[in-house]
Amino acid sequence: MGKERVDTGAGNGASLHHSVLDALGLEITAGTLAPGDGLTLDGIQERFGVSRTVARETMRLLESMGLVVSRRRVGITVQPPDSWHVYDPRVIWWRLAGPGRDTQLRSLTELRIAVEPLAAAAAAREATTHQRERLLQLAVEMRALGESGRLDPFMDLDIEMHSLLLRASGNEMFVALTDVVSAVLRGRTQLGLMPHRPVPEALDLHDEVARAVAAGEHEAAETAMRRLLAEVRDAMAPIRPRKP
Amino acid sequence: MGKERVDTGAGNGASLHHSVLDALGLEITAGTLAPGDGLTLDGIQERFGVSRTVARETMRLLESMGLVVSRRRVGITVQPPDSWHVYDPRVIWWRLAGPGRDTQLRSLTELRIAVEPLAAAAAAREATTHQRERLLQLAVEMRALGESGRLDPFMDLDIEMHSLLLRASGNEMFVALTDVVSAVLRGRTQLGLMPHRPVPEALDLHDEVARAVAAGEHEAAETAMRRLLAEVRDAMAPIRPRKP
DNA sequence: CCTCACTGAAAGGTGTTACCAATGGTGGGG
DNA sequence: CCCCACCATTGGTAACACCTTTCAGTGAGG
Repeated sequence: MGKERVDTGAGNGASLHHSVLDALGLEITAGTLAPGDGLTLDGIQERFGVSRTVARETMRLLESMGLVVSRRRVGITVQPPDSWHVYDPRVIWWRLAGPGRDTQLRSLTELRIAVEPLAAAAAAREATTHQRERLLQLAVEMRALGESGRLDPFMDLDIEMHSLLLRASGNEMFVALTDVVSAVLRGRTQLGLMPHRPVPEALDLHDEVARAVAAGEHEAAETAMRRLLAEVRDAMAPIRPRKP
Repeated sequence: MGKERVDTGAGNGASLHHSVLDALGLEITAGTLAPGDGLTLDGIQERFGVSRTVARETMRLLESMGLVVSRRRVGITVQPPDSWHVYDPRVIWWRLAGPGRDTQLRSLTELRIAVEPLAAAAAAREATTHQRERLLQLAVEMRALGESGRLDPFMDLDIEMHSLLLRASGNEMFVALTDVVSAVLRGRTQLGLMPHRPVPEALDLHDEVARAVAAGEHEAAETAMRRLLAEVRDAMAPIRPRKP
Protein backbone atom coordinates (compact mmCIF):
# COMPACT_ATOMS: atom_id res chain seq x y z
CA MET A 1 0.00 0.00 0.00
CA GLY A 2 1.41 3.33 -0.97
CA LYS A 3 -1.00 5.19 1.22
CA GLU A 4 -0.23 5.33 4.90
CA ARG A 5 -3.41 4.91 6.87
CA VAL A 6 -3.83 6.97 9.99
CA ASP A 7 -5.38 4.74 12.58
CA THR A 8 -6.57 6.10 15.88
CA GLY A 9 -6.10 2.76 17.48
CA ALA A 10 -9.77 2.13 18.06
CA GLY A 11 -9.98 0.23 14.82
CA ASN A 12 -13.36 -1.43 15.03
CA GLY A 13 -16.40 0.72 14.63
CA ALA A 14 -14.34 3.77 13.77
CA SER A 15 -15.01 4.39 10.14
CA LEU A 16 -12.35 6.15 8.20
CA HIS A 17 -13.77 9.64 8.12
CA HIS A 18 -14.33 9.43 11.85
CA SER A 19 -10.66 9.46 12.73
CA VAL A 20 -10.04 12.39 10.43
CA LEU A 21 -12.98 14.18 11.99
CA ASP A 22 -11.67 13.54 15.46
CA ALA A 23 -8.21 14.80 14.66
CA LEU A 24 -9.40 17.99 13.01
CA GLY A 25 -12.10 18.60 15.59
CA LEU A 26 -9.55 18.37 18.36
CA GLU A 27 -7.15 20.72 16.62
CA ILE A 28 -9.75 23.34 15.94
CA THR A 29 -11.29 23.29 19.40
CA ALA A 30 -7.83 23.30 20.94
CA GLY A 31 -6.88 26.36 18.93
CA THR A 32 -4.03 24.68 17.09
CA LEU A 33 -5.96 25.59 14.00
CA ALA A 34 -6.84 29.21 14.65
CA PRO A 35 -9.96 30.98 13.40
CA GLY A 36 -9.31 32.29 9.91
CA ASP A 37 -6.89 29.53 9.06
CA GLY A 38 -7.55 27.89 5.75
CA LEU A 39 -7.87 24.26 4.83
CA THR A 40 -8.07 22.65 1.45
CA LEU A 41 -9.47 19.31 0.45
CA ASP A 42 -6.16 18.47 -1.16
CA GLY A 43 -4.41 19.22 2.11
CA ILE A 44 -6.70 16.90 4.03
CA GLN A 45 -6.29 14.17 1.47
CA GLU A 46 -2.55 14.36 1.57
CA ARG A 47 -2.19 14.74 5.29
CA PHE A 48 -4.43 11.86 6.28
CA GLY A 49 -4.01 9.73 3.22
CA VAL A 50 -7.71 9.62 2.48
CA SER A 51 -9.70 10.08 -0.66
CA ARG A 52 -11.43 13.21 -1.75
CA THR A 53 -14.82 11.80 -0.81
CA VAL A 54 -13.80 11.15 2.77
CA ALA A 55 -12.18 14.56 3.02
CA ARG A 56 -15.39 16.14 1.78
CA GLU A 57 -17.61 14.20 4.11
CA THR A 58 -15.40 15.17 7.00
CA MET A 59 -15.61 18.82 6.02
CA ARG A 60 -19.38 18.58 5.87
CA LEU A 61 -19.47 17.18 9.35
CA LEU A 62 -17.18 19.90 10.66
CA GLU A 63 -19.29 22.47 8.89
CA SER A 64 -22.45 21.05 10.42
CA MET A 65 -20.88 21.66 13.83
CA GLY A 66 -20.01 25.22 12.95
CA LEU A 67 -16.29 24.61 13.22
CA VAL A 68 -15.55 25.56 9.61
CA VAL A 69 -17.26 27.11 6.64
CA SER A 70 -16.62 26.05 3.11
CA ARG A 71 -16.76 28.62 0.36
CA ARG A 72 -15.92 28.32 -3.25
CA ARG A 73 -12.54 29.33 -4.46
CA VAL A 74 -11.61 30.60 -1.01
CA GLY A 75 -11.44 27.17 0.53
CA ILE A 76 -12.41 25.97 3.96
CA THR A 77 -12.04 28.46 6.78
CA VAL A 78 -11.79 27.71 10.47
CA GLN A 79 -14.49 29.55 12.41
CA PRO A 80 -14.15 31.35 15.74
CA PRO A 81 -15.49 29.69 18.90
CA ASP A 82 -18.67 31.70 19.03
CA SER A 83 -20.01 30.01 15.94
CA TRP A 84 -19.33 26.50 17.21
CA HIS A 85 -22.27 24.32 18.14
CA VAL A 86 -21.24 23.96 21.76
CA TYR A 87 -24.14 21.67 22.56
CA ASP A 88 -22.93 19.06 20.16
CA PRO A 89 -21.65 16.20 22.30
CA ARG A 90 -18.61 15.78 20.10
CA VAL A 91 -17.64 19.43 20.46
CA ILE A 92 -18.03 19.17 24.21
CA TRP A 93 -15.92 16.06 24.25
CA TRP A 94 -13.14 17.65 22.22
CA ARG A 95 -13.07 20.75 24.35
CA LEU A 96 -12.96 18.73 27.55
CA ALA A 97 -9.97 16.89 26.13
CA GLY A 98 -8.13 20.07 25.20
CA PRO A 99 -6.75 23.18 26.83
CA GLY A 100 -10.16 24.84 27.10
CA ARG A 101 -11.20 22.28 29.63
CA ASP A 102 -11.60 24.44 32.71
CA THR A 103 -13.38 27.22 30.86
CA GLN A 104 -15.69 24.60 29.43
CA LEU A 105 -16.27 23.02 32.80
CA ARG A 106 -17.10 26.40 34.29
CA SER A 107 -19.67 27.27 31.63
CA LEU A 108 -21.21 23.86 31.85
CA THR A 109 -21.53 24.08 35.59
CA GLU A 110 -23.31 27.38 35.27
CA LEU A 111 -25.64 25.73 32.80
CA ARG A 112 -26.28 22.96 35.28
CA ILE A 113 -27.11 25.52 37.94
CA ALA A 114 -29.67 26.97 35.60
CA VAL A 115 -31.26 23.78 34.39
CA GLU A 116 -31.10 21.10 37.03
CA PRO A 117 -33.19 22.77 39.72
CA LEU A 118 -36.05 23.18 37.27
CA ALA A 119 -35.52 19.66 36.01
CA ALA A 120 -35.78 18.37 39.56
CA ALA A 121 -38.98 20.31 40.08
CA ALA A 122 -40.41 18.93 36.86
CA ALA A 123 -39.32 15.44 37.82
CA ALA A 124 -41.18 15.79 41.11
CA ARG A 125 -44.29 16.40 39.05
CA GLU A 126 -43.78 13.99 36.19
CA ALA A 127 -41.67 11.04 37.31
CA THR A 128 -43.06 7.52 37.16
CA THR A 129 -43.37 5.42 40.29
CA HIS A 130 -40.49 3.31 39.14
CA GLN A 131 -38.27 6.34 38.67
CA ARG A 132 -39.10 7.65 42.12
CA GLU A 133 -38.19 4.33 43.69
CA ARG A 134 -34.93 4.13 41.82
CA LEU A 135 -34.09 7.64 42.96
CA LEU A 136 -34.48 6.77 46.62
CA GLN A 137 -32.48 3.62 46.12
CA LEU A 138 -29.70 5.60 44.44
CA ALA A 139 -29.51 8.03 47.33
CA VAL A 140 -29.01 5.15 49.77
CA GLU A 141 -26.33 3.53 47.65
CA MET A 142 -24.58 6.85 47.13
CA ARG A 143 -24.38 7.42 50.86
CA ALA A 144 -22.84 4.02 51.39
CA LEU A 145 -20.25 4.46 48.65
CA GLY A 146 -19.59 8.07 49.53
CA GLU A 147 -18.93 7.38 53.18
CA SER A 148 -16.57 4.58 52.31
CA GLY A 149 -14.73 6.94 49.96
CA ARG A 150 -14.93 4.89 46.78
CA LEU A 151 -14.96 7.74 44.34
CA ASP A 152 -15.33 6.01 41.00
CA PRO A 153 -18.45 3.97 41.68
CA PHE A 154 -19.77 6.98 43.53
CA MET A 155 -19.35 9.03 40.37
CA ASP A 156 -21.24 6.41 38.38
CA LEU A 157 -24.18 6.60 40.73
CA ASP A 158 -24.00 10.37 40.76
CA ILE A 159 -24.20 10.37 36.97
CA GLU A 160 -27.09 7.95 37.03
CA MET A 161 -29.01 10.05 39.52
CA HIS A 162 -28.63 13.32 37.67
CA SER A 163 -29.40 11.64 34.36
CA LEU A 164 -32.46 10.04 35.82
CA LEU A 165 -33.71 13.39 37.08
CA LEU A 166 -33.21 14.99 33.69
CA ARG A 167 -34.95 12.14 31.95
CA ALA A 168 -37.81 12.13 34.44
CA SER A 169 -38.40 15.84 33.89
CA GLY A 170 -40.23 15.01 30.70
CA ASN A 171 -38.69 17.99 28.96
CA GLU A 172 -36.80 16.88 25.90
CA MET A 173 -34.44 19.84 26.07
CA PHE A 174 -33.47 18.81 29.57
CA VAL A 175 -33.22 15.16 28.61
CA ALA A 176 -30.83 16.11 25.84
CA LEU A 177 -28.45 17.55 28.42
CA THR A 178 -27.85 14.15 29.96
CA ASP A 179 -24.60 13.65 28.08
CA VAL A 180 -23.46 17.13 28.99
CA VAL A 181 -24.05 16.62 32.69
CA SER A 182 -22.42 13.21 32.59
CA ALA A 183 -19.39 14.71 30.91
CA VAL A 184 -19.14 17.39 33.58
CA LEU A 185 -19.40 14.93 36.43
CA ARG A 186 -16.86 12.65 34.89
CA GLY A 187 -14.52 15.52 34.05
CA ARG A 188 -14.82 16.94 37.54
CA THR A 189 -13.75 13.68 39.12
CA GLN A 190 -10.95 13.11 36.64
CA LEU A 191 -9.70 16.65 37.10
CA GLY A 192 -9.30 16.02 40.77
CA LEU A 193 -11.86 18.61 41.77
CA MET A 194 -13.57 16.20 44.09
CA PRO A 195 -12.45 15.75 47.69
CA HIS A 196 -11.19 12.28 48.45
CA ARG A 197 -14.38 11.65 50.29
CA PRO A 198 -17.62 13.40 49.30
CA VAL A 199 -18.54 15.99 51.91
CA PRO A 200 -21.46 15.02 54.16
CA GLU A 201 -23.42 18.06 52.98
CA ALA A 202 -23.39 16.73 49.42
CA LEU A 203 -24.65 13.36 50.55
CA ASP A 204 -27.39 14.94 52.60
CA LEU A 205 -28.44 17.14 49.72
CA HIS A 206 -28.59 14.27 47.27
CA ASP A 207 -30.74 12.49 49.77
CA GLU A 208 -32.94 15.52 50.17
CA VAL A 209 -33.38 15.94 46.42
CA ALA A 210 -34.26 12.28 45.99
CA ARG A 211 -36.81 12.32 48.76
CA ALA A 212 -38.41 15.55 47.64
CA VAL A 213 -38.76 14.33 44.08
CA ALA A 214 -40.05 10.96 45.21
CA ALA A 215 -42.62 12.67 47.40
CA GLY A 216 -43.67 14.97 44.59
CA GLU A 217 -42.69 18.11 46.48
CA HIS A 218 -41.48 20.12 43.55
CA GLU A 219 -40.54 23.26 45.42
CA ALA A 220 -38.48 21.37 47.95
CA ALA A 221 -36.82 19.46 45.13
CA GLU A 222 -35.93 22.65 43.33
CA THR A 223 -34.38 24.38 46.32
CA ALA A 224 -32.53 21.26 47.42
CA MET A 225 -31.05 20.89 43.96
CA ARG A 226 -30.15 24.56 43.97
CA ARG A 227 -28.27 24.18 47.21
CA LEU A 228 -26.58 21.04 45.94
CA LEU A 229 -25.30 22.89 42.90
CA ALA A 230 -24.20 25.87 44.96
CA GLU A 231 -22.07 23.37 46.83
CA VAL A 232 -20.70 22.08 43.53
CA ARG A 233 -19.89 25.57 42.31
CA ASP A 234 -18.11 26.49 45.52
CA ALA A 235 -16.07 23.33 45.37
CA MET A 236 -15.04 24.43 41.90
CA ALA A 237 -13.96 27.94 42.86
CA PRO A 238 -10.30 27.03 43.43
CA ILE A 239 -9.67 26.76 39.69
CA ARG A 240 -8.03 29.84 38.31
CA PRO A 241 -10.67 32.36 37.24
CA ARG A 242 -9.18 32.92 33.78
CA LYS A 243 -10.76 36.24 33.03
CA PRO A 244 -9.73 37.50 29.57
CA MET B 1 -18.30 45.42 2.61
CA GLY B 2 -18.18 47.53 -0.44
CA LYS B 3 -19.53 44.65 -2.44
CA GLU B 4 -22.82 45.60 -3.96
CA ARG B 5 -23.19 42.47 -5.98
CA VAL B 6 -26.31 40.67 -4.94
CA ASP B 7 -26.04 36.92 -4.78
CA THR B 8 -28.81 34.81 -6.15
CA GLY B 9 -30.95 34.16 -3.13
CA ALA B 10 -29.01 33.32 -0.02
CA GLY B 11 -25.90 32.74 -2.03
CA ASN B 12 -24.19 29.76 -0.45
CA GLY B 13 -27.24 28.33 1.25
CA ALA B 14 -28.88 26.54 -1.62
CA SER B 15 -26.44 23.78 -2.45
CA LEU B 16 -27.91 20.62 -3.77
CA HIS B 17 -27.66 18.39 -0.76
CA HIS B 18 -29.26 21.09 1.34
CA SER B 19 -32.68 20.67 -0.21
CA VAL B 20 -32.51 16.92 0.18
CA LEU B 21 -31.44 17.38 3.80
CA ASP B 22 -34.29 19.75 4.43
CA ALA B 23 -36.88 17.47 2.92
CA LEU B 24 -35.74 14.41 4.84
CA GLY B 25 -35.19 16.31 8.05
CA LEU B 26 -38.71 17.64 7.90
CA GLU B 27 -40.18 14.22 7.23
CA ILE B 28 -38.34 12.56 10.06
CA THR B 29 -39.04 15.23 12.64
CA ALA B 30 -42.65 15.36 11.54
CA GLY B 31 -43.00 11.63 11.98
CA THR B 32 -43.84 10.94 8.35
CA LEU B 33 -40.77 8.74 8.43
CA ALA B 34 -41.30 6.78 11.62
CA PRO B 35 -38.51 5.48 13.86
CA GLY B 36 -37.36 2.13 12.59
CA ASP B 37 -38.17 2.94 8.99
CA GLY B 38 -35.40 2.14 6.58
CA LEU B 39 -33.81 4.23 3.89
CA THR B 40 -31.42 3.24 1.16
CA LEU B 41 -28.97 5.36 -0.74
CA ASP B 42 -30.46 4.12 -3.98
CA GLY B 43 -33.85 5.21 -2.77
CA ILE B 44 -32.58 8.70 -2.01
CA GLN B 45 -30.83 8.92 -5.36
CA GLU B 46 -33.90 7.92 -7.25
CA ARG B 47 -36.37 9.94 -5.28
CA PHE B 48 -34.47 13.23 -5.41
CA GLY B 49 -32.60 12.65 -8.63
CA VAL B 50 -29.21 13.18 -7.05
CA SER B 51 -25.96 11.33 -7.23
CA ARG B 52 -24.67 8.82 -4.78
CA THR B 53 -22.20 11.32 -3.34
CA VAL B 54 -24.91 13.80 -2.48
CA ALA B 55 -27.07 11.07 -1.02
CA ARG B 56 -24.23 9.91 1.18
CA GLU B 57 -23.32 13.37 2.37
CA THR B 58 -26.93 14.01 3.22
CA MET B 59 -27.07 10.80 5.22
CA ARG B 60 -23.92 11.81 7.10
CA LEU B 61 -25.49 15.11 8.01
CA LEU B 62 -28.67 13.42 9.17
CA GLU B 63 -26.61 10.94 11.12
CA SER B 64 -24.64 13.74 12.74
CA MET B 65 -27.92 15.15 14.02
CA GLY B 66 -28.95 11.81 15.44
CA LEU B 67 -31.92 11.51 13.10
CA VAL B 68 -30.70 8.30 11.48
CA VAL B 69 -28.03 5.69 11.93
CA SER B 70 -26.29 4.05 9.05
CA ARG B 71 -25.08 0.48 9.42
CA ARG B 72 -23.54 -1.72 6.83
CA ARG B 73 -25.83 -4.03 5.02
CA VAL B 74 -28.76 -3.20 7.29
CA GLY B 75 -29.22 0.19 5.72
CA ILE B 76 -30.10 3.55 7.12
CA THR B 77 -32.56 3.51 9.99
CA VAL B 78 -34.67 6.39 11.24
CA GLN B 79 -34.04 7.02 14.94
CA PRO B 80 -36.59 7.80 17.65
CA PRO B 81 -36.91 11.40 18.91
CA ASP B 82 -34.92 10.82 22.07
CA SER B 83 -31.74 10.37 20.12
CA TRP B 84 -32.18 13.54 18.07
CA HIS B 85 -29.85 16.43 18.76
CA VAL B 86 -32.59 18.81 19.80
CA TYR B 87 -30.17 21.68 20.29
CA ASP B 88 -29.19 21.66 16.66
CA PRO B 89 -30.72 24.79 15.13
CA ARG B 90 -31.86 22.89 12.07
CA VAL B 91 -33.65 20.29 14.14
CA ILE B 92 -35.35 23.04 16.09
CA TRP B 93 -36.34 24.76 12.89
CA TRP B 94 -37.82 21.60 11.38
CA ARG B 95 -39.78 20.80 14.48
CA LEU B 96 -41.14 24.30 14.71
CA ALA B 97 -42.31 23.94 11.13
CA GLY B 98 -44.00 20.60 11.76
CA PRO B 99 -46.74 19.10 13.92
CA GLY B 100 -44.52 18.97 17.02
CA ARG B 101 -44.51 22.72 17.16
CA ASP B 102 -46.39 23.35 20.39
CA THR B 103 -44.58 20.60 22.28
CA GLN B 104 -41.34 22.09 21.09
CA LEU B 105 -42.36 25.58 22.04
CA ARG B 106 -43.34 24.42 25.50
CA SER B 107 -40.03 22.64 26.15
CA LEU B 108 -38.10 25.59 24.84
CA THR B 109 -39.97 28.00 27.06
CA GLU B 110 -39.19 25.89 30.09
CA LEU B 111 -35.57 25.98 29.04
CA ARG B 112 -35.74 29.75 28.79
CA ILE B 113 -37.18 29.92 32.30
CA ALA B 114 -34.21 27.95 33.50
CA VAL B 115 -31.51 29.80 31.66
CA GLU B 116 -32.43 33.42 31.10
CA PRO B 117 -32.68 34.55 34.73
CA LEU B 118 -29.14 33.33 35.37
CA ALA B 119 -28.00 34.83 32.09
CA ALA B 120 -29.45 38.19 33.15
CA ALA B 121 -27.65 37.95 36.47
CA ALA B 122 -24.39 37.13 34.73
CA ALA B 123 -24.94 39.97 32.27
CA ALA B 124 -25.38 42.37 35.19
CA ARG B 125 -21.91 41.34 36.31
CA GLU B 126 -20.14 41.01 32.97
CA ALA B 127 -21.71 43.31 30.40
CA THR B 128 -19.67 46.03 28.77
CA THR B 129 -20.64 49.67 29.10
CA HIS B 130 -21.77 49.69 25.52
CA GLN B 131 -24.02 46.68 26.07
CA ARG B 132 -25.60 48.27 29.13
CA GLU B 133 -26.37 51.43 27.20
CA ARG B 134 -27.88 49.52 24.31
CA LEU B 135 -30.03 47.59 26.75
CA LEU B 136 -31.55 50.75 28.22
CA GLN B 137 -32.08 52.13 24.76
CA LEU B 138 -33.83 48.93 23.69
CA ALA B 139 -36.19 49.10 26.66
CA VAL B 140 -37.24 52.60 25.67
CA GLU B 141 -37.79 51.67 22.04
CA MET B 142 -39.72 48.56 23.02
CA ARG B 143 -42.07 50.60 25.14
CA ALA B 144 -42.76 52.96 22.29
CA LEU B 145 -43.39 50.20 19.78
CA GLY B 146 -45.31 48.09 22.26
CA GLU B 147 -47.69 50.85 23.25
CA SER B 148 -48.37 51.65 19.63
CA GLY B 149 -49.12 47.96 19.01
CA ARG B 150 -46.68 47.35 16.16
CA LEU B 151 -46.02 43.72 16.88
CA ASP B 152 -43.44 42.80 14.27
CA PRO B 153 -40.83 45.43 14.98
CA PHE B 154 -41.56 44.89 18.65
CA MET B 155 -40.65 41.25 18.20
CA ASP B 156 -37.40 42.23 16.52
CA LEU B 157 -36.41 44.38 19.45
CA ASP B 158 -37.51 41.70 21.86
CA ILE B 159 -35.25 39.23 20.11
CA GLU B 160 -32.39 41.68 20.13
CA MET B 161 -32.77 42.34 23.82
CA HIS B 162 -32.85 38.72 24.86
CA SER B 163 -29.99 37.89 22.52
CA LEU B 164 -27.97 40.74 23.90
CA LEU B 165 -28.51 39.52 27.44
CA LEU B 166 -27.41 36.02 26.55
CA ARG B 167 -24.38 37.32 24.74
CA ALA B 168 -23.47 39.67 27.56
CA SER B 169 -23.61 36.85 30.08
CA GLY B 170 -20.18 35.76 28.94
CA ASN B 171 -21.16 32.11 29.21
CA GLU B 172 -20.70 30.40 25.89
CA MET B 173 -23.40 27.85 26.64
CA PHE B 174 -25.86 30.67 27.17
CA VAL B 175 -24.63 32.53 24.11
CA ALA B 176 -25.23 29.44 22.03
CA LEU B 177 -28.91 29.55 22.97
CA THR B 178 -29.41 32.81 21.12
CA ASP B 179 -30.83 31.11 18.06
CA VAL B 180 -33.08 28.98 20.21
CA VAL B 181 -34.54 31.94 22.03
CA SER B 182 -34.96 33.86 18.80
CA ALA B 183 -36.81 30.94 17.30
CA VAL B 184 -39.13 30.78 20.29
CA LEU B 185 -39.91 34.46 20.21
CA ARG B 186 -40.52 34.41 16.50
CA GLY B 187 -42.60 31.27 16.71
CA ARG B 188 -44.66 32.68 19.55
CA THR B 189 -45.58 35.76 17.56
CA GLN B 190 -46.27 33.82 14.41
CA LEU B 191 -48.40 31.32 16.28
CA GLY B 192 -50.60 34.13 17.48
CA LEU B 193 -49.75 33.58 21.12
CA MET B 194 -49.10 37.26 21.63
CA PRO B 195 -51.85 39.70 22.52
CA HIS B 196 -52.41 42.36 19.89
CA ARG B 197 -50.73 44.79 22.15
CA PRO B 198 -48.05 43.70 24.63
CA VAL B 199 -49.41 43.85 28.17
CA PRO B 200 -48.08 46.74 30.25
CA GLU B 201 -46.61 44.30 32.77
CA ALA B 202 -44.35 42.85 30.10
CA LEU B 203 -43.14 46.29 29.11
CA ASP B 204 -42.49 47.21 32.71
CA LEU B 205 -40.60 44.01 33.33
CA HIS B 206 -38.43 44.44 30.28
CA ASP B 207 -37.64 47.88 31.52
CA GLU B 208 -36.87 46.55 34.96
CA VAL B 209 -34.53 43.88 33.63
CA ALA B 210 -32.71 46.38 31.45
CA ARG B 211 -32.24 48.83 34.28
CA ALA B 212 -31.13 46.20 36.77
CA VAL B 213 -28.58 44.78 34.37
CA ALA B 214 -27.36 48.23 33.40
CA ALA B 215 -26.95 49.11 37.07
CA GLY B 216 -25.12 45.89 37.77
CA GLU B 217 -27.72 44.68 40.26
CA HIS B 218 -27.56 41.01 39.46
CA GLU B 219 -30.09 39.80 41.98
CA ALA B 220 -32.67 42.31 40.83
CA ALA B 221 -31.96 41.37 37.22
CA GLU B 222 -32.46 37.72 37.97
CA THR B 223 -35.76 38.11 39.76
CA ALA B 224 -37.08 40.56 37.19
CA MET B 225 -36.26 38.15 34.40
CA ARG B 226 -37.87 35.36 36.35
CA ARG B 227 -41.07 37.34 36.66
CA LEU B 228 -40.94 38.27 33.01
CA LEU B 229 -40.72 34.64 32.02
CA ALA B 230 -43.48 33.65 34.41
CA GLU B 231 -45.58 36.14 32.50
CA VAL B 232 -44.52 34.49 29.24
CA ARG B 233 -45.37 31.04 30.52
CA ASP B 234 -48.77 32.10 31.74
CA ALA B 235 -49.53 33.72 28.41
CA MET B 236 -48.72 30.38 26.87
CA ALA B 237 -50.96 28.32 29.11
CA PRO B 238 -53.96 28.39 26.74
CA ILE B 239 -52.32 25.86 24.43
CA ARG B 240 -53.56 22.39 25.05
CA PRO B 241 -51.50 20.71 27.75
CA ARG B 242 -50.88 17.52 25.77
CA LYS B 243 -50.09 15.17 28.64
CA PRO B 244 -49.11 11.76 27.29
C1' DC C 1 1.61 59.04 -14.66
C1' DC C 2 -2.09 57.33 -11.89
C1' DT C 3 -6.71 55.25 -11.21
C1' DC C 4 -10.36 52.36 -12.17
C1' DA C 5 -13.09 49.08 -14.60
C1' DC C 6 -13.19 45.16 -17.52
C1' DT C 7 -11.63 40.64 -18.73
C1' DG C 8 -9.81 36.22 -18.66
C1' DA C 9 -7.40 32.59 -16.50
C1' DA C 10 -6.56 29.99 -12.35
C1' DA C 11 -8.08 27.89 -8.19
C1' DG C 12 -10.89 25.16 -5.64
C1' DG C 13 -15.33 23.47 -4.11
C1' DT C 14 -19.61 20.81 -6.33
C1' DG C 15 -21.51 17.11 -8.47
C1' DT C 16 -21.33 12.71 -11.39
C1' DT C 17 -20.05 8.14 -12.67
C1' DA C 18 -17.74 3.80 -12.22
C1' DC C 19 -15.65 0.47 -9.54
C1' DC C 20 -13.96 -2.33 -5.70
C1' DA C 21 -14.00 -3.70 -0.65
C1' DA C 22 -16.19 -5.03 3.55
C1' DT C 23 -20.00 -6.81 5.99
C1' DG C 24 -23.77 -9.12 7.78
C1' DG C 25 -28.58 -10.99 6.81
C1' DT C 26 -30.85 -14.66 4.21
C1' DG C 27 -31.72 -18.87 2.49
C1' DG C 28 -30.36 -23.24 0.77
C1' DG C 29 -27.95 -27.50 1.56
C1' DG C 30 -26.03 -30.99 4.45
C1' DC D 1 -30.83 -28.02 13.33
C1' DC D 2 -26.61 -25.98 11.99
C1' DC D 3 -23.33 -24.13 8.74
C1' DC D 4 -21.84 -21.85 4.79
C1' DA D 5 -22.13 -19.46 0.43
C1' DC D 6 -24.37 -15.80 -1.75
C1' DC D 7 -25.46 -11.12 -2.45
C1' DA D 8 -27.59 -6.82 -1.33
C1' DT D 9 -26.12 -2.62 0.71
C1' DT D 10 -23.08 0.62 2.74
C1' DG D 11 -18.04 2.29 2.86
C1' DG D 12 -14.26 3.96 0.27
C1' DT D 13 -11.39 5.31 -3.95
C1' DA D 14 -10.49 7.39 -8.40
C1' DA D 15 -11.02 10.22 -12.41
C1' DC D 16 -13.56 13.82 -14.54
C1' DA D 17 -16.53 17.76 -15.99
C1' DC D 18 -18.54 22.03 -14.20
C1' DC D 19 -19.28 26.36 -12.08
C1' DT D 20 -18.37 30.10 -9.07
C1' DT D 21 -15.20 33.16 -7.07
C1' DT D 22 -11.08 35.59 -6.88
C1' DC D 23 -7.17 37.98 -8.57
C1' DA D 24 -3.93 39.71 -11.69
C1' DG D 25 -3.17 41.78 -16.03
C1' DT D 26 -4.51 45.17 -19.33
C1' DG D 27 -6.14 49.15 -21.41
C1' DA D 28 -8.74 53.40 -21.45
C1' DG D 29 -9.57 57.79 -19.43
C1' DG D 30 -8.49 61.64 -16.43
